[in-house]
Amino acid sequence: MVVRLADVAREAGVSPATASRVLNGSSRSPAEAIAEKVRRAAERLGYFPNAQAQALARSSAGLVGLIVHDIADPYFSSIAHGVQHGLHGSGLRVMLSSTDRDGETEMEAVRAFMSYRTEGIVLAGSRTVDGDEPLIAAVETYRKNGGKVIMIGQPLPGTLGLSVDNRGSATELVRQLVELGHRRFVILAGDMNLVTVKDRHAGFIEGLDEAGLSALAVLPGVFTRDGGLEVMTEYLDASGAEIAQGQICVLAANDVMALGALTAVRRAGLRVPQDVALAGFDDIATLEDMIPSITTVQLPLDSMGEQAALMLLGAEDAASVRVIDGTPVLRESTTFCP
Amino acid sequence: MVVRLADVAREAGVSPATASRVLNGSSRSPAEAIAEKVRRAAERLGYFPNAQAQALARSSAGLVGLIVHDIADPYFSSIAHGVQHGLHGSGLRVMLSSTDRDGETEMEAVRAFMSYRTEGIVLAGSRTVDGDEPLIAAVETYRKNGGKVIMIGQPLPGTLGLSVDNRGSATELVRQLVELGHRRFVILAGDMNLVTVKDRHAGFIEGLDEAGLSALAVLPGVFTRDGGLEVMTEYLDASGAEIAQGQICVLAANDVMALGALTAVRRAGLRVPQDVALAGFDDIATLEDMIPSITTVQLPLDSMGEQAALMLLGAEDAASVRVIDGTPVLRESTTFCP
DNA sequence: CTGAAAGCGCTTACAG
DNA sequence: CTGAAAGCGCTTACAG
Repeated sequence: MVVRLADVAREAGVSPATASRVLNGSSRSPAEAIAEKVRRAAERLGYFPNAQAQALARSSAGLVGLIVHDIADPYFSSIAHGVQHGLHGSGLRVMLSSTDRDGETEMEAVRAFMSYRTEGIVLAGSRTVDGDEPLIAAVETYRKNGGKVIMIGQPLPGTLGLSVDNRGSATELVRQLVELGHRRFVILAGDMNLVTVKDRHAGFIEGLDEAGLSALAVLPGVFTRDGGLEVMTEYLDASGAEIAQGQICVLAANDVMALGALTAVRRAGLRVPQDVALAGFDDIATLEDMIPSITTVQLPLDSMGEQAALMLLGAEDAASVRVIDGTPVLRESTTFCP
Repeated sequence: MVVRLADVAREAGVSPATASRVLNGSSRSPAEAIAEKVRRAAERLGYFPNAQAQALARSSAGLVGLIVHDIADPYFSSIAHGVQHGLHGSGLRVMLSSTDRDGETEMEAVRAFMSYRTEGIVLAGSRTVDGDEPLIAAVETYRKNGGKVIMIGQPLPGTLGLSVDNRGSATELVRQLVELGHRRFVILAGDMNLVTVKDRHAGFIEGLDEAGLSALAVLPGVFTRDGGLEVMTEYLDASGAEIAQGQICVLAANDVMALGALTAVRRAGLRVPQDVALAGFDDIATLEDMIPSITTVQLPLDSMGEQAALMLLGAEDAASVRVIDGTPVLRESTTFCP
């Protein structure tokens, strides 16, 4: 049914070896006349090389794996875009796994990427404070079998990757907010089992400490838009007195939570920033069209994806970790209203 | 280096055939005692099947291809999420290609997916009014070689897919806006070379016709957030007189353009909806947290991705096209202010 | 139930 | 420069 290299070779009157050499960039290329015959035959027959057979013969599949928590989350989709961009022209194809933050699915993805003999894996998304052992073990096995692992967020010791300075950036954000005049902070923390959340939280606390302040409340919850909405709604319901005393400033662990919180504040009939100031984290693309504009810590998401791709392509097999600093960007949502 | 099935077989003292049968679900399973020996050996050695070799032997790769215009665009990332969800548990892996709307990149993706012998391709994103021939030819070739093609948007005749009723939904949106009292419409069209844009535009016009109206202006541009920002900014600069005469209603060809336009309006010092009412199309996730909330035509993006995946998994090889209707959702951004 | 052998479609030393 | 042959790591009729 489907045409094979052997068919092309026969049609062109050459051996499969020769056909292979002209069709797939070999250093030793046959005479131009022959080559042309082969190309024509391939064209005429509609030949497409079987990548699986090539992978097996070359023992290299031309594939890289990309694991993200949730491809619909703008944080991850921006990174994914950057990865694609960085890989463009390399001849490598990406296999995607969006795990919905399910550990078992994540493991399956690593196993599959191992089976498909991907050249490397880009693993985006926070590690958890505990319970990552199985994943880490799988990743270790993968590396021992010759695969490259690029982690975005918290690279494992000895791995390549991008280490986001969540803690330092969070501290810096708080410093700037304090300088603006804010004193009454509420931390919308998200899932404290995520290392990213833990680090950002620690950074917030450190910033508060420096100013001799402590948080009015620390609200754990789910690390999503709906999580932000829900937790903020509950807080507002329970803390009318607190709010009545004057403007508070909510520090959300990421932008999507901040957006959920924004809606919660609004539904409660309160104003941002006059009643509730609000800051997020990540600077996802949609933030720029929000009214009011939302304060956040900017992370170069697209570029991070691209850097990860380039590390994968690069020759550096030594463990090398690049630190990514976040940049606080103060916008309307945290205007201080005494 | 890496352990093969033959190694496991030797370690377990059985033949490769037997090892294959116990490790990879065959109908005829060996005796439990033997099976257990094999499993143990595999475990001990850290065996991972070589998916490439399996694909070659089975002539089935367990892969599906997903082509989107821009994975960072929430429209496509939602669809991608749905596809992943729909495929979960099927054992199929997805290869992703985000093409940045480049025809050549799109072609490369189809060719690659052909080479990798993917079982099917989900192709999301609008076809263009002209110049799609090469892509269509490639897709045809793919189908002739036994691949399934699921198109989201405008399925090719004879293909499986989801046909979005862009035109009808657009007309319905205009009807409802007219009923609200709007009469002065501006169409923010986007790239008129995209079939989706053309259809939505035709639907808008039809709705206006029905009411005996015609658009104040039809503004072509780029089908992105920045496109919306730019085109709207230019229009506002040039049309102060128009605006001064009373509220206009901007119909954007999609949500990201509407968001860009929103920011343009705001930068011009005008109010939404009092000066400029605004409607988008798609109902991307971030819309729900906008202030004011944005009127749009809701499309079940995640579900569309999932349905596409299920069509791919399904047995239907007959061409079957499901029509997806959009639902106008009127929100604050189009409140009529006489 | 188990194994020997052929085959999946390529690539690539090795000869010529 | 070109080809015959072995090999990549599995699966699966076909025998036994």
